[in-house]
Amino acid sequence: MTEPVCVRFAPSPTGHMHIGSARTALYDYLLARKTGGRFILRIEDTDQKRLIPGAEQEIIDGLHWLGLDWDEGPDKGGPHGPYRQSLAKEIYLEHARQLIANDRAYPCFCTSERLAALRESQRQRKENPRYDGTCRNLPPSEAARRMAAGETHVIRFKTPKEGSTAAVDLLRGEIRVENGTLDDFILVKSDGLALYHLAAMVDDNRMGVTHVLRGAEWLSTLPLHALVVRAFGWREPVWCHLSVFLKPSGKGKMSKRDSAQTATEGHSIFIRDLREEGYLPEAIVNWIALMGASFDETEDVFSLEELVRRFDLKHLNPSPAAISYEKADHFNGTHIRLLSVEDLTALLKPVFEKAGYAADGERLRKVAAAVQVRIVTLDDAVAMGGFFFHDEVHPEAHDLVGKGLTTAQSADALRAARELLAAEPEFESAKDEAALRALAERLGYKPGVLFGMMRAAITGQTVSPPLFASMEIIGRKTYLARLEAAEELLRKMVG
RNA sequence: GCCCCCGUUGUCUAGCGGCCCAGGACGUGGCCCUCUCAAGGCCAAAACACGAGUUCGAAUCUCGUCGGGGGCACCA
Repeated sequence: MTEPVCVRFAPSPTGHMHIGSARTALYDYLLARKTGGRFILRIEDTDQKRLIPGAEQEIIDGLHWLGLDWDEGPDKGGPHGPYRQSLAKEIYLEHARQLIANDRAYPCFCTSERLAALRESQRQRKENPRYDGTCRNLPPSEAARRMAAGETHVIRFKTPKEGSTAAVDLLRGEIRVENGTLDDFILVKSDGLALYHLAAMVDDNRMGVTHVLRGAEWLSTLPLHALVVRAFGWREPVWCHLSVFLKPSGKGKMSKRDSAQTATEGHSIFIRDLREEGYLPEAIVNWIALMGASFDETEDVFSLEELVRRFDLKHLNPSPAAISYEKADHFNGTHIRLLSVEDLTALLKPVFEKAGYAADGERLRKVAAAVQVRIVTLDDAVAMGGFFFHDEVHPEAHDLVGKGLTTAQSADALRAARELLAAEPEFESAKDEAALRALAERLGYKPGVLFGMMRAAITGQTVSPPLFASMEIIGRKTYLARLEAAEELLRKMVG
């Protein structure tokens, strides 16, 4: 059995929570629960300019919706606070000072204008944009004097110029880079707030994080982070970089802009949209868990509990994965079918209400059962079963005309069916289906042709739950009325 | 441009030197079931990027090539 780990999910509240970060959080959760370890939620809000109001709450809501919970976080406290980086400014500053004292970092007084100009000229000379080291070798006394004088400055890491740095990624093995290609990256901004490179390392250490799960876009900065951790003399966490999610086309990383486009095309990468569209949290969990991983040779439908049982970082795949909405739909349909009718009924109630239908208990239960195997999202239930709650239905005239029949013949058939049903008490499919089939035969039509006309008349749709089950649900009075209305419509057309 | 990573069917993947003329799933096509649509069942097409090695033997190891992706901010 594995040792208990400590993991953290550390999103920055700068936008909607998407499936990429949801998957990172999921894996954090699975690893923590699997090993009996700790799962921390930490908000990385050091970039005050990019903050979006409400984003933090959306993250918390999204995680809860997915069924994930954590042991420590800004909302529930814990022994390692603060869990919001904007509140830990002093802590980072102290660590930065410590690095300066040890000659592993230095204050840099260059203005961002100068740096921008520097980058520009480097680009024109086709050189790699990099800090030129102007302040790197300032005499310590001068640096201290200028800092004390309150001169605006950032703090940079003193990256070694010789040799190479290697760090181990769990999924890929050793990642090694020449130190000469590394920059003297900034640790603390001129406003005194730390950047990710410092803040995350400090927090991971003070929170006792043993395993860092993060997106593969961090892979190229891994050596930097290893250097920072080592400069402090801390033990390194296990680094595990998760594969990036690619657009469905497989061309390029899923970005905010693309997501806006896919949203207009009916699919979104944002958790709250998926929720709004009628996706089940267990389906989304199942879907994202399997993007870039596999937990069984032949099975692929798993509950959260089952995922906890099976989870192992060894099952993760390092290569980029194109997201597939077809698969999301498949999992959603599968999980809807896995629901008990009671649970589906409860889930469908607000969906019908949102569509303007007052869906009552027993009737809704029957509708849920009728609709269960033929919806992909909860919202589909409205299109499939809305007619159960309408007062009237408005079928297309041409759908009321049986295949190969004239309008008059169709009206006659509808009347015959209505009269047959009117002679009976409440509809019983076992008995009345046979009668209707006999009627079709007597009329010389295939049963399906008659049923098709009746379906259009009663449901107003060409696609619906089974006709007879629908009739039982909707009731004698209603189906007789709709049959009659349909017949009238056809008579009017005949003239 | 520089640095890093990845490379099994259209897509997500299993595979970690012989069990593989490559398994599962989505999607696609066909059949069955059937009052429509689904669901379900059965079947089919579909892949080891390429080239050199290493080895008795390679999808599995090495190198190169070619593809793809990521990163190069006082963002995370």
